Amino acid sequence: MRCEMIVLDYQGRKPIYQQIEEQIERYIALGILKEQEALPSIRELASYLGVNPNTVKKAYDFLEEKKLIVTISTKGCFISNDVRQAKIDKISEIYENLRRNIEELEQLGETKEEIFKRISEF
Amino acid sequence: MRCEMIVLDYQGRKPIYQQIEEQIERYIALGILKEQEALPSIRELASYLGVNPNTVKKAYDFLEEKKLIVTISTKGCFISNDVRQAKIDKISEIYENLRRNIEELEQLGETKEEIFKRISEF
Amino acid sequence: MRCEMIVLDYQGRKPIYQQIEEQIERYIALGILKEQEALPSIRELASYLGVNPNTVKKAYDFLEEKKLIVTISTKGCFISNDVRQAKIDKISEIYENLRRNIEELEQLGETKEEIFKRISEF
Amino acid sequence: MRCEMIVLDYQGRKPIYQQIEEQIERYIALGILKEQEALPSIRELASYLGVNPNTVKKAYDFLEEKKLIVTISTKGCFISNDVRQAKIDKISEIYENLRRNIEELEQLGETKEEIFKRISEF
DNA sequence: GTGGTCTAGACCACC
DNA sequence: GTGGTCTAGACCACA
Repeated sequence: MRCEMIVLDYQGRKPIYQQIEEQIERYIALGILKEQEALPSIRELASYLGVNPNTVKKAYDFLEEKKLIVTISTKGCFISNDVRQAKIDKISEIYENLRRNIEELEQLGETKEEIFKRISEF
Repeated sequence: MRCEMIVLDYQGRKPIYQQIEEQIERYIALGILKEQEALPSIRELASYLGVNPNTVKKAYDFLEEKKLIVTISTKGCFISNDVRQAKIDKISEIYENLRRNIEELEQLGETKEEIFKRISEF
Repeated sequence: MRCEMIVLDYQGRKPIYQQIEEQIERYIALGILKEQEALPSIRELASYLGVNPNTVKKAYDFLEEKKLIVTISTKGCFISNDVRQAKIDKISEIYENLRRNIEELEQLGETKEEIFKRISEF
Repeated sequence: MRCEMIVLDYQGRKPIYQQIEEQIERYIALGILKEQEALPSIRELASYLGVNPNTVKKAYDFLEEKKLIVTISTKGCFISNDVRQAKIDKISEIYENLRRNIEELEQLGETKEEIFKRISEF
C-alpha cells in the first residue's frame, strides 16, 4: 500500500485513527489491497501523514483485532491471508444501511414506487 | 410538543444535545410537529430529561440555525412557519446516501440486479 | 398616529419596547408625525401589537424622557410642541455613523477616491 | 495571534463572546491576522482574559460558522485558508450601511450637496 | 414566566 | 497539551 492512498480530514468529528482504519478496511473490501500485501510501517505512514505514530498504531491495532491485517514482529504489517469474510461483512453492512434509508424515506411519505424509480435512475 | 417525545440514550457516543436535535428534526420532517407549534421551554424540557438547560439550549440553537424553529425571547420556541424546504432537503439527503451506498455495492462486485432483488425483499 | 405604523420583529436581539421607541422617534424626525399630534393610547397600541401594555408604557416613558412626547393625564400622549432639536440630533447621529463607516472602509484598504465614487453612484 | 490583541469592555450590553468574535473578525478583515495563522487555544485566551473557556469557545464557534477560522480538534484553532471572500463581504456590508445612512439623511431634508460637503471634511 | 449570558468547574477522547 | 461535552448553578433583561 502506498501512503498517499490515505487522505485525512482534520475537520469534522471523525477521529484520525478511525479515518485511517476505515480507509484501509475499504481498500481491502474493494480488493485494491490484496491478501498478504505489505502495509507501510507505522512510523512511515505516521511521518507521511504528519500524525503521531500512536495514532497509526491505534488504527493498525483495530484492524488486527478484526483480523484484517497481521503484524509480524521485525517484518512489518501485512494484509491477512483471507479477507473474504471482511468483504461479506462490508456488503451486509451497506445493505443494512440501505434498508434503514428506505424505511426512513417511506416514513417521510415517499412510496416504494417513487423510491424504486429514483434508484433505477442512478 | 410533549416532553415525553424525546428519549435519550445516555450510553453511546452521540452527544445528548445532538440526540435532542435529531429527534425534533425527525418529528418535524415526519409532520408530527406542525408549523408554528410551540416547543417545551428550555427549562421545562431540561428538567424533564434531567439534563442541564444549556444542553437543551444547544440543541434548540442548532435547530434554529437550520431554520427549523424560531425562538422568540421571553415567549418561547416554535416550529418555523414554513418547514417544507426542510422536508425536501431531508429527502434529497437520504437519496444521496442511497446513491453512494449502491455505488459502493457495485464496486464491491454486486450487480444492479442483485441489489434490486435485495431491496425489493425489504 | 395609526397603530399600523409600528411593525415589530420578534426575532433578533432588539427589545420590543426599543423597537417601538425607535420607530416613533424616526417618524418624528422625518416629520411624518407632526408636533402636537396625538399618539394611540398605551392600551390601544399594546392591544393592536399584541404586547403587554407595560412594554408600550416603557417605550413612551423613554420618549417622554427625551422630550419627544408629553403625557397629559386623562387626555393621552402627544408629540411635543417643538421637535426641531430631535431632528438635529438625529442628523448628527447619522453623520457620526457615516464617519465611522468611512474610517473603517479606509482601514480595509479602500481609498477615499473609491469611496466617493461608490457613494456618488447611490 | 497574541492574547493582548483582544480588549474587553465588561460594562456595556455587548456580550463578551461577541466582543471577542468581532475583534478577531476585524483583525482578519484588516489583514492583521494572516491565513492559516494559529489562534490562542481556548483555555489560553480564556485564562488571559479572565473569562470562562466556554465564553471563548462560543466566540470561536461563531467565527467557524462564518468560515473565518477552522478548528482542528486536539490541534487548535486557525485562520481559514482563504479569507478574501470574508473581506469582500465586510466591505459590501459597510457600503450598504453607508447607502442606508445617506438615504435617511436625504429623507431628513439634507441635500446630496450638503452630505458630500460634510463627508469630505471628515 | 421566558430566553441569553456567564461562571467555575468537571470528564472525555484524541494526539 | 487540545477541543468537545456537560453540570449545576447564577444573574440579567424582557414581557
